[in-house]
Amino acid sequence: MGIEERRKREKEGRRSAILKAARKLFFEKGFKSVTVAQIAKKAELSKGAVYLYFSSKEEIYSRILLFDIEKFHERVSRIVLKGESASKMLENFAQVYIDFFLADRELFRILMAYMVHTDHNNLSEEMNNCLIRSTNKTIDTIEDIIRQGVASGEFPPHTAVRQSRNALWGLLNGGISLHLFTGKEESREQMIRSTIMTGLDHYIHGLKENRKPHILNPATGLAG
Amino acid sequence: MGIEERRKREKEGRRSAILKAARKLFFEKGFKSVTVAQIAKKAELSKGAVYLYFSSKEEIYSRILLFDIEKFHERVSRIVLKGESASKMLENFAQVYIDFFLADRELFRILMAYMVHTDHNNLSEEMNNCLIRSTNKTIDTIEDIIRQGVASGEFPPHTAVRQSRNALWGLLNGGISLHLFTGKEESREQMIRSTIMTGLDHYIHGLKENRKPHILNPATGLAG
DNA sequence: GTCAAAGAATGACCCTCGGTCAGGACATAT
DNA sequence: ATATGTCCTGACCGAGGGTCATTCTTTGAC
Repeated sequence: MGIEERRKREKEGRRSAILKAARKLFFEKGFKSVTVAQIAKKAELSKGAVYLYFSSKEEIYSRILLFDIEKFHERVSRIVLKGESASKMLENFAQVYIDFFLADRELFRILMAYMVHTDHNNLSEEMNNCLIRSTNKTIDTIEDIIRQGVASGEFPPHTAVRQSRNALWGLLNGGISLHLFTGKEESREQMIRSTIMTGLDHYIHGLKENRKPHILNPATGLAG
Repeated sequence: MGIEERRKREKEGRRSAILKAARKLFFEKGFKSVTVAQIAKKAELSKGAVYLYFSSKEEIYSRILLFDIEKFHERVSRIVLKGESASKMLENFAQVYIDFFLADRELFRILMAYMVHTDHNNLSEEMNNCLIRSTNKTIDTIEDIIRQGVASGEFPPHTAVRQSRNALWGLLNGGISLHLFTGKEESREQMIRSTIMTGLDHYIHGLKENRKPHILNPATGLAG
């Protein structure tokens, strides 16, 4: 019976080799610039073999992203929920978020690009849904924390959970994406951290102060 | 002398025809799915002719985006600066931003994708810079408004202009990008508007309340 | 009207690259 | 030794971006 197991191990090994090679190349040169032949060569396989393990170039890419997102969620769930208050948890969450993506700008850029992209022609419905669901976990976590805050009385009972969640998510992502468009210098990192944490602080302060969400006049689209 | 001018006009006409055809196709099917042959056909030209007017498929795309960004800035500068206070101007700005991009989700998605993308292989340095500069105008506008607020005493003198600018930009973009990942229903639009306007309100409130920006401890990365 | 020069447009062609598949190499089983 | 898998290979295909020799059109001098 050892033979079959060895085979399985070897197969898994090849799979990993492909992913490892692909990851390096993708993060170095971007999706489009990397050819499957290059991936194959780096993994010491033929092009055909790559297609024994993955059904398309895009699938390889997606698997890598999925892996990283999961890694992120794992880290979040380990750290975030130790806060003694909802505010503290949000702060922790932001901290983890920032740490994670500042450590790997490229990953954030890629995830963002992926989410925003429309051309997922070669990706199975299932794989696509998987990625979407995984991405949404981030948003759901924020929502959970806010809900806890409302439940514990830290945030007012009429808090607009969805809206707050959305705004905070925007704050986080916006802050980090800004990092992409400015220089790479170390000093920027402090700026980004500070931007997001200040924004968060302002927002939470607003929440606690019981400021009602804007209700917009549907006719004019203006607050009123 | 009329001949040369007529030629110029005709050339300009062809150019426009290509852009118009390309715009329709790109927004319908996405960058990758559209072929240059399709653009040529729709513009009633041969493929070769398209390359007389543009140097690459990517350049066509970029021209279209550039045009739209400029249109956006025009609208912003016309409306935003009529606010009687910095807060009001920020609100106006957000309103224009939301209107513009909710009216054309696809445009926002495309711009975002473009900014985040790394594979601009076929684009001239100059064209790329042009797009970056144009995109940055949005951020600069926010900064201007905040500066005015500080100058007029509406915001406290030690306001961290860059940070606030970044956070607000993040809030705006994050809010709208969220819209991309949720459904298309009308009702969502109100949600997005409300999310952003509330976030803005909270943030401005925080600003006015004189809350100092977080200074982060470089060692721990935590506020302190 | 004729014709040469300039300008504009064409589409056959080239090349790269994602993806396929007939066939080979090697291990295992009998 | 032979049969049966399993795994891998690389020549091949088709799609699509980009090129360029050729052809068509316009123009203005004679």
